[in-house]
Amino acid sequence: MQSKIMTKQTSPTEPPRGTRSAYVTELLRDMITRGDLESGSRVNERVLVEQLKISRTPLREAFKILEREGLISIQPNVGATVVAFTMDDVEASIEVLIGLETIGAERAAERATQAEIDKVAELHTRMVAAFEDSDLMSYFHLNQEIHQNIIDAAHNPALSRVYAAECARIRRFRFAGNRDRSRWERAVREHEQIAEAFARREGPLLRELLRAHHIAGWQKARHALEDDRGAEDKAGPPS
Amino acid sequence: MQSKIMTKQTSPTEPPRGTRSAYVTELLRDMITRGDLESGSRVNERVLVEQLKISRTPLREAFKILEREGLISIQPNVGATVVAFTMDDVEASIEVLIGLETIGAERAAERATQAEIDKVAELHTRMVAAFEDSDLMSYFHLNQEIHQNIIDAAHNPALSRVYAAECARIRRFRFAGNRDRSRWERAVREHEQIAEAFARREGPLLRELLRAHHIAGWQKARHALEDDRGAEDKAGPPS
DNA sequence: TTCGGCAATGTTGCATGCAATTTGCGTCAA
DNA sequence: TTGACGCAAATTGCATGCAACATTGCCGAA
Repeated sequence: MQSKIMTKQTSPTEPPRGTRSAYVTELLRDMITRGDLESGSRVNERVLVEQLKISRTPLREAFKILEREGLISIQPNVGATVVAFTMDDVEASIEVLIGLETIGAERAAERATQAEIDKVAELHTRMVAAFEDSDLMSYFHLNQEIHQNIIDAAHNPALSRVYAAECARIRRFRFAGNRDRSRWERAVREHEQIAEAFARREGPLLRELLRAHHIAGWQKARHALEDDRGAEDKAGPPS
Repeated sequence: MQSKIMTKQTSPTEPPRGTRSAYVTELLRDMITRGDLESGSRVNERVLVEQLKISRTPLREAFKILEREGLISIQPNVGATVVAFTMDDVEASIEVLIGLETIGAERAAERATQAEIDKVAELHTRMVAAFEDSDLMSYFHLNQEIHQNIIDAAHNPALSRVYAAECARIRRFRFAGNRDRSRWERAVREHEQIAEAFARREGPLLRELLRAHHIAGWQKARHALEDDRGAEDKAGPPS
């Protein structure tokens, strides 16, 4: 348990920069995304206070934030639990993300600055490099960054905000998409087209490419996750 | 100031049902929506603690929640301010709402149960009654409820959640839309069509009606708000 | 007069203690 | 054996005190 947290820390002696509250919020978010805190499991204040070496006040503030983000659920006088997503919940979120990108893509094609287009092109180049290095972690982050950058190019702060929040909610379920090489290769090709359509400001095309990309990606991820879940059920008894 | 809060309370002796934290969150949200806390103004903890008769802990938790909702902004070690929206910010939010309803409308037309359709029809009837009574407040709430109910009929929890959150953010700017009677009448007619399209499950039509409805409503509201803002600037010196 | 530094005041961030509520367990009766 | 009841332990909700930080106003030097 302790070791899992230690692996997260960038330096052995953790420097809680900023407020404790913001620090612990981010830490918990990562712990949930990484699976250190399991879906559906209770989150005990005392345990976390001891692990993270902070007092209950900032921790409880973090709980409230994460509850609003949809990552945990708080029952008054009972406690917090990590929200357990069904596959349908994730699919619902992806449907929302697709909808948001649908608005975003057309606006971005209209309103993006050249600098923003160049930025996405650069991220894409780096992402391809990560792919060729088989660096899944870097690939994943660059992938997310590309999508967010396209959305941001729509110059709609509300859109950027909502999109980022919804991405964060389901981040933990999106690693599974590119586990087999063939899907991964296809995803890279799709991104190639996406980057080109964005560079050419072809809004409707960009929109449809993004939609297709998400649907294909999710289909793979869903199957992978369902296999995982099946394997888990066989491996350990349900608690 | 005190009096404004008193008008909000449903009973003279406030019964903070549930946790203090949830109670004060809702109270602050209402205070912001109603304009009791002005856009851009600092929000002092001590003042609110004395007004609301609660301690700083639940108040600060409420701040964190409202910050995540996008209603206030917290600068560490400085304090909280009510987020000041520009007209462009509101327009950006509405663009997002339109996008969300675009997804929602088609899904709702496919997936709605008869009970959900009946519910919207009933709300619509009540809304028309409120219109005929010139009960702007009831009208406004029923209006919101209709839109949310249509979205909910899409049976997509993520969508319902995001939509509700985004509505709450800009609620305070949407009163202004139906102030002149002609626009109000037109809005009711538009809602008539919307309710019919929903009842007939005509997804694409519903989608376009909703889009047109929002755009027309916002155009009016924007002008009304700009007039207000102009009047304010003349009335009082900018602080 | 204006600008920089400094003290005084006010405000926020956090830790901790206490009260209220829930949960777990043991006992007893049916 | 099962179910209900009641007490104890654990856990959460909240209030409050203290420390850290920011802001304001004042004073002196240029």
